[in-house]
Amino acid sequence: MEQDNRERLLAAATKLFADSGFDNVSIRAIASEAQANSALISYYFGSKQQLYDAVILHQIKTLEAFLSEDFSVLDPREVFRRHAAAMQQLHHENPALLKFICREFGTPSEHFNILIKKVAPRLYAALADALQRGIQQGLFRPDLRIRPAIILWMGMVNFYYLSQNLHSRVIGQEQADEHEDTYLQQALQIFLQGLERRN
Amino acid sequence: MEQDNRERLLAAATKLFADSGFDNVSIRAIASEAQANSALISYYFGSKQQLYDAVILHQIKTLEAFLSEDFSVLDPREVFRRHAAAMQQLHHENPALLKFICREFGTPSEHFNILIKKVAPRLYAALADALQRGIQQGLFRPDLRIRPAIILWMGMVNFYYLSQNLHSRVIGQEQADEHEDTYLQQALQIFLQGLERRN
DNA sequence: GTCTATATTGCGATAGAC
DNA sequence: GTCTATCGCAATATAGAC
Repeated sequence: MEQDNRERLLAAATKLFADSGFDNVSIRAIASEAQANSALISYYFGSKQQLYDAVILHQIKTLEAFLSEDFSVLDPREVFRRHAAAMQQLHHENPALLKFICREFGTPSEHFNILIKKVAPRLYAALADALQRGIQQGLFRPDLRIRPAIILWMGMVNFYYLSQNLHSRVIGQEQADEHEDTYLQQALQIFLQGLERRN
Repeated sequence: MEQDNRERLLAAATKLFADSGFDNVSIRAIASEAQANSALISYYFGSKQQLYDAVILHQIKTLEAFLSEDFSVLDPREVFRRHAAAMQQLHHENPALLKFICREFGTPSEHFNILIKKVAPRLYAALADALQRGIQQGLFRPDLRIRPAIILWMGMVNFYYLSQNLHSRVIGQEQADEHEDTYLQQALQIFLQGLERRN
């Protein structure tokens, strides 16, 4: 085969690891999915574990690209609107990402730690800055606790995607009119109205 | 050993499965943790898989106990306050539960499906009823979409626990003043104020 | 770079003594 | 009910031909 065996192995591993986790995927299954030989995994990546690491590192880059924006000049409410839109685009373009994050919640790998330490503090700082400016400008309630508010917001934005597999099982068939847009739009409405300073 | 080898195996399995998932735990490790012989797992439960099923079924009972309450007579806002309090107590008494739920988000097992189908629709119905009554009573905004609002609320309540392992890694050291109570109290404030009908 | 064939390891399950 | 010993299997990793 051609040289892009490496890329096809990485893509196949991303798909299979996302769906079934590290342990439920054999290197033979990955090679089969990539239509390559399983020995090439050792050849290109060293081991199955190092292949997984390569997958995680590739996800980091995708996530980082969404955090290069400078939020500090925007209206505080606009920061959350932009963040919601960015998350929507991110999940849409990269459906595997949240499956990895979700799985790593339970059993964090060393390389997931790298992801967390590189990416999350920047996002946290941007959102904390927006909240603080909003309080100073009299937009948000002055008794707001920054850290809980950010975790809350992350929960609102991410839980929808995190639990997507469950919706139909829990609630029954999808309803055509209640989709991603409705969800995120209402998340913004409720969160921003909930933050507002009262009279 | 005594007859309670069975119980000790179940407890050990719960702990180890919660921490590391099904595949990363060997029956030998479980037996070692329980200070029992690994052959007793087959004897009492039939197989490793059936032991896992027994663990999941045991978690269901804990969850079901929190849903026997009749919410239909309460003030709609009070329903969410009670639900938040119940979740807090549930997670506190049973820290392993969310680890299972989180892991099953990614790769749902057959027995997790049973849990979902038994428990979740009741909770969903109770919350949907509260929202609908709140709209009828003029408390909540009339344009509220029920299903997105419930997913939103579940995200606010659960994400804190779901992501607890990550907080210190993401944000730095714990701050003593920002704890569970602060978080849930603010979740309720923001959510309920966000639902309110304007003017 | 790619393949086949195999060395090695660790697991789940069970047979059978006590 | 509990133990030891072991069978059979599947998976990773690698040696070596091409």
